[in-house]
Amino acid sequence: MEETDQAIIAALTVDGRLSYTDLAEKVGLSVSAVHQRVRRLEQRGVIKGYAAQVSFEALDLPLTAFVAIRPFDPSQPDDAPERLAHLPEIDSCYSVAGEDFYLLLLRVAGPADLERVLQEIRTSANVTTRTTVVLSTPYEHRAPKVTLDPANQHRLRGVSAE
Amino acid sequence: MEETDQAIIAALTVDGRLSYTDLAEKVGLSVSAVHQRVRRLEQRGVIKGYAAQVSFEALDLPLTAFVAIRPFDPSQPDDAPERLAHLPEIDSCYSVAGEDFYLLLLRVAGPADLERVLQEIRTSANVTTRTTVVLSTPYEHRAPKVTLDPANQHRLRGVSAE
DNA sequence: CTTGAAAACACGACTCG
DNA sequence: CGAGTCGTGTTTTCAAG
Repeated sequence: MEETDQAIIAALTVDGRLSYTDLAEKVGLSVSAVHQRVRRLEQRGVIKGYAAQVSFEALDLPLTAFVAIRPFDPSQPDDAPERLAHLPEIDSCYSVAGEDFYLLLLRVAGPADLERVLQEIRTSANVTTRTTVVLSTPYEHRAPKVTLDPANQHRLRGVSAE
Repeated sequence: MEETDQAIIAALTVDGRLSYTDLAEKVGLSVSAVHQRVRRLEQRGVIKGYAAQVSFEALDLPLTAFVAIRPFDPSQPDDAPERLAHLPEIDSCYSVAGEDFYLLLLRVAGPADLERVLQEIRTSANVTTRTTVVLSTPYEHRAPKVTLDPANQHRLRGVSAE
């Protein structure tokens, strides 16, 4: 039961375009049964969606950088994420514990583009920045260890998504 | 031309399971024309693949953390990424400029799990760790600004993927 | 969860600018 | 050479058991 859902999720994280036919064969179930389970996983929010994985190099965004930010004036309201959301170069924004307030992940075209985006970040959110340039990426976005334990089912009770 | 490919990529990064019929309608082209373009984008490596986006909370991995590592003994060969690859809790590994050697992105079940993984990282790669816990994630993995400029086409010449 | 059947889709061959 | 049409095999999707 649980094990089948795990197998489905594991397969779809590797290849999100698998047909239900192939998926059924992979997990040893009928096509409709698999279809039902996938729909339930989607509705419960376990599967949030499907996305094409694009090469950032091909998109002319070969430079990745982490930018730690903290407010220039900590007494003012902290709405940095909203203020920065309009910058398409920001891939992710994490609120973090530690010395910094947020950690941003940037994808830019090169050093000049990085400089421009950093200036926009500083002026848009009134923050100071500390940048860490990524030299290479040994691996990224690996498939997680899939474990749908019963305890987790409780947490999802009544939570609807989609 | 270029613009159509950009529209295709933008659409597929948002919904990777779009049918060619829907995709054709979205970009204003015939079905087979879109089909051809998608296949070319896949073969050129612009589209690297498709993946289901899974909720880490639903997978019982609600805690995200960044771990900066540097070797305990910098004179020894640096093969940390390979030594750490067996840990499924490591989502990504970035080689970075700056004080640290690598930046890891972890997805774990909770503080106890984090402690265990940190110990495994230290012993597996003989490194010291500096951990930044993520408190919340305002946004993550946003769709990049898509621009397939001609200059980029040259870089892809002769590069085959898939 | 399975079966089965209808609609939609994928994907090649073919034709037209 | 890229775009559109056609036709067949596959896949999706729903209803019933």
